[in-house]
Amino acid sequence: MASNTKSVAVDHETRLHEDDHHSLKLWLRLLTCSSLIETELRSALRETFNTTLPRFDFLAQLERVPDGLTMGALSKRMMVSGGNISGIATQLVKEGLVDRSPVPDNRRTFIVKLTAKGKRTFRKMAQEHEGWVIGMLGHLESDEAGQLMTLLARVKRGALVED
Amino acid sequence: MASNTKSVAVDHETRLHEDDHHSLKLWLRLLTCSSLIETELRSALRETFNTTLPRFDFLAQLERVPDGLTMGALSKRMMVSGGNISGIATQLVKEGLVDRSPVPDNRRTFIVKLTAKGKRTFRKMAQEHEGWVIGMLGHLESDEAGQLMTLLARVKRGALVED
DNA sequence: AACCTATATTTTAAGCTTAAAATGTTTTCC
DNA sequence: GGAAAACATTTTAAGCTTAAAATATAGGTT
Repeated sequence: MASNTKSVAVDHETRLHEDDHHSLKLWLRLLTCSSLIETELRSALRETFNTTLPRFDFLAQLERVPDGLTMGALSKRMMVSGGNISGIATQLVKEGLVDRSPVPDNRRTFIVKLTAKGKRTFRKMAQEHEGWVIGMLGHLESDEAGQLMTLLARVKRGALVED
Repeated sequence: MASNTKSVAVDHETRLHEDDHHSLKLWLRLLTCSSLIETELRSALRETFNTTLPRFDFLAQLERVPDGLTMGALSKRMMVSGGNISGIATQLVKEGLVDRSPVPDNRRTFIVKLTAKGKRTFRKMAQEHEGWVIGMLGHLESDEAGQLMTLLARVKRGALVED
């Protein structure tokens, strides 16, 4: 008799013991949700636009800031290392989606902004992207979504102060 | 006048427009929470035990299954690719924390399980790990944590069916 | 000016992750 | 029994990610 023949949910939470702390359960469920959505978005972006999540995120951060952002600001917003931003920027510049130029008053800093092509490209991707997200989260009732936003805001604050 | 001099929360959500859909906001907040916790755990594991999150997760999945798991089952539970599991297993076997052995009745499959050393090592790490998680999520009231678990269960179901 | 410290970014090395191809095994079906 | 399909795992190549080192610039102190 083979195991795992039924379509049971199989994920991070399977590692829990009966008496594990609630915080641990919460974290693993959070991780499962996040992983599910992230994996789906990643594969949809690749199949539909032949791009990656970090590249999409990079463009998304830039899209609403017409004057552009410094590498450092982007690094903070995207919550990834500076070296990472450097590499992605180099790619996107090569693809003509992003412009990286020095600023006159500080020769250390660079400002990246979307090119016209970058704006066009991103807008197409963003529309599909939002559809995918709604497909996964849109089933929540409005009040459920509101509660979840509030609770996650508390999680966010709590996780931030512990650093 | 420099920007970002105040300690404002800077994260994924900064990319939102005023009129973006609630689902998008929800997804970005979920991602922010998950990233914050993951980054903290990753760095704590590295500093304290010189190990990584995937290696810890691998051991955690095995710890509660004394008979071990096949590579494929582990891949599903950890929600990562089979090739990934292969690589991590190879490392952990080399470090003596995990045993990977063939099963008699099916020469394709391998079963991995913790060695005695693996069990000892994991238990030490798990205790610290739980402390870190509680440090980030333990500030939630019991009823808040319960609501969050329920809502995330709905998210999980909704994200699963859309595949 | 010389020195020290802080800042901004890039480079490097190592490890993680994935999709796809490769390998070997088992099952299905004719 | 034999061909074809499905399965379990490993390998490979490419890209992502990080921490730490390197590079270069700026600001502050004496």
